[in-house]
Amino acid sequence: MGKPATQVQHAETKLRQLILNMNIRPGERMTERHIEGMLGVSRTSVRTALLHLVNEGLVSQQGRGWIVSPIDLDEISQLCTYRKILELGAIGHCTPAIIRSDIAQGEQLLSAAASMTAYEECDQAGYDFHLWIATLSRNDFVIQGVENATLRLRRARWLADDHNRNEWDEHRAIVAALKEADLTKASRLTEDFLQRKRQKLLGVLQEKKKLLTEQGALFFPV
Amino acid sequence: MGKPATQVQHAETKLRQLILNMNIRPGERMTERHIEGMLGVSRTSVRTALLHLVNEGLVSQQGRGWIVSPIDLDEISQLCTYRKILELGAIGHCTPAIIRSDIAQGEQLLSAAASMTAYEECDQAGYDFHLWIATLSRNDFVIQGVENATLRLRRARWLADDHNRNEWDEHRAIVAALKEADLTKASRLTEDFLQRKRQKLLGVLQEKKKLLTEQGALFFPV
DNA sequence: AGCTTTACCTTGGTATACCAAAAAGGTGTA
DNA sequence: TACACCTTTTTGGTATACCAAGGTAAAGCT
Repeated sequence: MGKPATQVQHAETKLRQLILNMNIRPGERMTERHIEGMLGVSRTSVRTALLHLVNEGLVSQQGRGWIVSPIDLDEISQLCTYRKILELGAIGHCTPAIIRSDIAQGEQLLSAAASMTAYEECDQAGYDFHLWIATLSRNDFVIQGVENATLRLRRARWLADDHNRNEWDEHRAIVAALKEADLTKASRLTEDFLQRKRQKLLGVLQEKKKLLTEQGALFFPV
Repeated sequence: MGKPATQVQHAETKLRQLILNMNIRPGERMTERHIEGMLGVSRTSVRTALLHLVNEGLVSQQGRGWIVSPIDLDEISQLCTYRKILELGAIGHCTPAIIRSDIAQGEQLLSAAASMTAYEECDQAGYDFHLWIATLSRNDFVIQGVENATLRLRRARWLADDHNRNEWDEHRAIVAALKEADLTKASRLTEDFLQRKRQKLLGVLQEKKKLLTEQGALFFPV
């Protein structure tokens, strides 16, 4: 595995893990010195790692002090829209040649997902699929945007216990439409899918909101 | 004016200025210690400022060492596409209520632009207009994306000497279409406009490429 | 001279030291 | 008890010190 070339990267990946696995809860306060002691990395490195995580949206600065970014329903809603715009844009901008060269990889993702069972695996596979769609655009900024949005949504998906094994039928339909070079159909299917997924995600979280809030102060709109 | 609350911000804005004004040329190498001496800010702060500018795309790291991001025609092309996707998405997602509340500001931007003359002013006004469109989405990520794309394109626009005073006629048409709540028309106009602008930008740069490269090593694909 | 080798110096990466501001805690008074 | 005032501690922000890797130039060998 890609071990850390630098101390900053080490601290960064370690912290990202801790945050995504909810070992440090959303909204929780962190101090540079505590992390320094915990990871055995100098405060300088911890600091720049934290700054990186701020760009990724996993960490926020409230006044003086670092907090794990809280789960914000409004932000989630915006992220879903953002991702939808990017993925639809990617589909809309891809050429027959691109589809021809990428379709095999897409089908491979589909078949690989069939045998998935653990949550981690499923989530990763979903991530890969959305990234695959983004890649159709051949646009680094679109890809990075989808990547970042998916990352930011990850904790929320986990909270909502968003397994969705049946979503792969829809994925299959999207790939099929792309294979037939029917971009309109692929766009519509993707839009419907993302719309449904968004509403389900927000719905479940809204429902669990009180419970989750009591349970660990998971929500606050800053 | 908002003077720097912190040394990092000071170094960051100063460096951004120097890069955007081409006082430090694209591709030029920078050392942390040189900047430290130049700005009178400690290397620690300079360093984190540089990291910020890396996320903005104005600075890159090549191996060991910092360089001002070179002007890359392929990157420019991708940025134009990215911006197009976002702005069209913004228009596609805005509601009549949003248009009603924002249209006045849009018209104000148009009338203010009429009396512009200096390049700086025109560029800023164009920036504001695109940002206004992005704001129609009420989506922070879309807005930030357009913001970042516009920033990254700024030096290229300057190199291409992209005054385009007549582009404001097209802007006016877009606002008019929005006012009539004709989103389809507004989308089409915006797409045409951005497409034309992209081709002109790339065309001019392609034409000047040899000249610019000799003149100051402005291009290299890393 | 041409090539290799070695000493030195520059550079980014990291750790530590220092500071001021803000927060926390305690103390005295009304 | 409640509140204001002061002391102490904690915290992020910044500067400096240190290090190892990479590059450069000078010296030495053939």
